[in-house]
Amino acid sequence: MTTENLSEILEVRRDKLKKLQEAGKNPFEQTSFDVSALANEVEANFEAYEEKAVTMAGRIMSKRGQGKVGFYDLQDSTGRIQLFLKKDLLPESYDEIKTYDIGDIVGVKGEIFKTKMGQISVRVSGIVLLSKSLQVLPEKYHGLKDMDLRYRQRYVDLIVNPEVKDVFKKRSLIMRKIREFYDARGFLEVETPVLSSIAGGANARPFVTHHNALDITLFCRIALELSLKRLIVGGFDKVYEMSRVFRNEGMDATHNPEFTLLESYEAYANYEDLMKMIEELYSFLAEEVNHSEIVQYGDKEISLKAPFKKARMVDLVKEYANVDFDVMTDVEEARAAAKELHVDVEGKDGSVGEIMAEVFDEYVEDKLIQPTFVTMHPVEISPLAKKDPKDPRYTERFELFINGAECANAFSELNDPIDQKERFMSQVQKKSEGDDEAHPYDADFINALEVGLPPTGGLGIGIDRLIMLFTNQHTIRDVILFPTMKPID
RNA sequence: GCUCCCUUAGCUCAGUUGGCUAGAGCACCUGACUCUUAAUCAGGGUGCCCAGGGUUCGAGUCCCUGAGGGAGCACCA
Repeated sequence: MTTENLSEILEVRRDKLKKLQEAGKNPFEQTSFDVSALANEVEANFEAYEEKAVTMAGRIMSKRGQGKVGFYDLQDSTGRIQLFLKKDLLPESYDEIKTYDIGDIVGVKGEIFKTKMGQISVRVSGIVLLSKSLQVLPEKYHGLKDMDLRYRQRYVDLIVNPEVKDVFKKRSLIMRKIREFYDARGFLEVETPVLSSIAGGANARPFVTHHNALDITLFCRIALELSLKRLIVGGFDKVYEMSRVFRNEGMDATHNPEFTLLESYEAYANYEDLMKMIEELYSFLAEEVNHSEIVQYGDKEISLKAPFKKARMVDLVKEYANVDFDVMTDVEEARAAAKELHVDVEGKDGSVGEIMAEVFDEYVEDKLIQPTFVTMHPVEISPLAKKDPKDPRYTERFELFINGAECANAFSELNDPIDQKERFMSQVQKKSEGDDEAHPYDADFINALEVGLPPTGGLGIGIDRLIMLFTNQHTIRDVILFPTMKPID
């Protein structure tokens, strides 16, 4: 053991461990323990368990009594149960048991019963220390509040703040249900590369890394899009992937550098089919996860009842900002309109569509509380979407907004290789003008489109934000087990 | 990247206009207690006041710089 400078409270624990080890009872030598019952099952089915012998294991969370009878709370993966420890029943080990600390992991055998006060308990006839805790757990009453510590030591957070565990159980359930939804519709779940030499499919700065053997730069993916569309070209007509992507950008309550993205692609479907599918997905999740069409989010009630509201972006801008970009053909006119609205478009290169999108962000986005499909995005900000045949300024695209935040993005996929090539070129132009989030040119993707992509509808959903909505959490860090943190030192 | 706020015991927090040896509850240690449950009773503070400078007779407190975190803004979906 190193000569650490430990506070007295920690020294005490190490001394206890040392004494156990000297007595030949090293708690870290235990390799297994047979568990026959879980805390919440016993609580839910007390009559069935009453006076039955059980073995249980978990962490000591509190201690009461101590004379010749003690009450310890044991916490296992499902909940807590009280241990009833009586010297008469444990004549050999009672004095040693008294030295066990909050945080220690023990295995017990005994029978289930109710104390005089009616508390369901295990009348312990045997106990073994399975692991000694050398750290002190946070206080039982206030728990662990310090956000920094909660994220850095999530394991402690999970031990002492049980509601945190519930969020992540629900996260798991939601992801399982999403897979169930897609599987039932005949979609194939696939895995595509995280590392590639071109990070495309979205406008974002990628993380850069290096492959030693090949001596090449590789990027962590920022989207799943281009790989999945290649699979549609290859003849998988319905594919989805729900996995991690990485974007080298700022962090805040709704952005973590790595997050989970769901994308799905369906051949022979267009963006209107996708709206229907997203409505069905949200309804399905609301039912399966929360058993209600109404989601309570903070002080807002959000109805996930289909159909969702639909509106063209240009119409929403007209409604909320009182400017009709639909009739504008001149960039300067659009720029002047934006200036009037105090929307900063300086430095943005000009197109009516881009300026309208800026105004949309400023004036409309946070007003869309109830689920709203915003449709017909300008072609300039949608380099992978098919143009609306009736009005080529816009695309067959929509974003779903809930509670003022983008929850899904979908479009009829651009499958014209000539058009795609032109749009890539215009992105390359932007990149050369200093926009380091412009989409890179992907020659092989053009080749794939030349081979032939059927008419396809594709959608993306940020899973972490979806989970925030369904679990009523207000920062993305609370739905990610280990959010990105700056290292100390 | 910018602005504001936070950082004191293992945890949750007090700490006055700068003043003597740094405070509470939980946890912990010693002792009592054979049905407790925020157990109780008696005794005991166990501390790099985030770090480094500075002002001062004297700094947890005031000033500067830095670190980490939070909120907002910017950027971003």
